Amino acid sequence: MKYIDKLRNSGLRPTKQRLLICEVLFNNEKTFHFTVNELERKIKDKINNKISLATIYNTVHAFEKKGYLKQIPVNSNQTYFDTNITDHHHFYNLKDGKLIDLENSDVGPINIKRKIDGKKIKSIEVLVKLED
Amino acid sequence: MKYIDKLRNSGLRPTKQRLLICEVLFNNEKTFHFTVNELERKIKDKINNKISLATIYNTVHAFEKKGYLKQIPVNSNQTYFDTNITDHHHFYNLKDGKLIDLENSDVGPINIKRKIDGKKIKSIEVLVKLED
DNA sequence: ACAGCTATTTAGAACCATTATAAACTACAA
DNA sequence: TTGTAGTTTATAATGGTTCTAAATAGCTGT
Repeated sequence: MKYIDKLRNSGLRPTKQRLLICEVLFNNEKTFHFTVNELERKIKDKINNKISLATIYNTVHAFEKKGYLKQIPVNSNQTYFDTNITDHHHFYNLKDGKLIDLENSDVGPINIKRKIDGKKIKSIEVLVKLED
Repeated sequence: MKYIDKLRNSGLRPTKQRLLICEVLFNNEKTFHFTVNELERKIKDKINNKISLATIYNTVHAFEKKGYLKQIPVNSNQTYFDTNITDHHHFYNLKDGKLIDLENSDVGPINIKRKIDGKKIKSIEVLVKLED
């Protein structure tokens, strides 16, 4: 199966639940943004027997740690995740809380001129807030 | 008094509580980042009689709406605010969750090439995550 | 200064996303 | 097949934030 090796190679056992979540998250034409609640709904739509909410949280966090998902830095009462793990940025529509991908090429190179001793840059994320 | 007019001009009544919170937030050499919990502690340190947590939340949100504070887009279980309301960005130290200001001049101009119909850009915020 | 009105404060309850718990289950190596 | 460590699960607990409704305080007109 498509995702069994991916999981095994990450040291994650390919359980039924994880494989199903992989299907929902990664077997799509396009990447997308989601909250855990939205993901839970998607999973319920896909199957009849449900996956425990705790498992969904565990899996999402495991996948994030392995780099298969990214958290999006936005102030919201819920945490937003992104299946697009390439370097990119986001529009954030303040009116409805929706996120839109901004390709790196739409932003141009960002040059951080200041350095912090003993630290290295892990990521640079731009959030562009939109209003009417 | 220093902050009475500021509040009145914003349509906010200059109550004892709001004036005290102004002192704590705005009467400093340097701007700073804070969570509501940290602000509550600062207020307690400053006076003996306490301000209700609900009032602190109300006030922080009122100040944010008026543009006297900014929320910082970071994924954390608490909301971070900034008394520095100029255009600027942040380093985010993943190890300890601390934020460091990045002046606009340290980042250089950011040119968002893509437009969204009917929307205008309210702010552009860059978060630079740091690791060891 | 006072009355009356509305904004504000307050303690505590409610809310709700997330995390912890601990028992049942399962993948997998030996 | 069997032991064991990893995983799932329902449910409880946690904790930041918001809500509620009653008490209080600022403000305007008289």
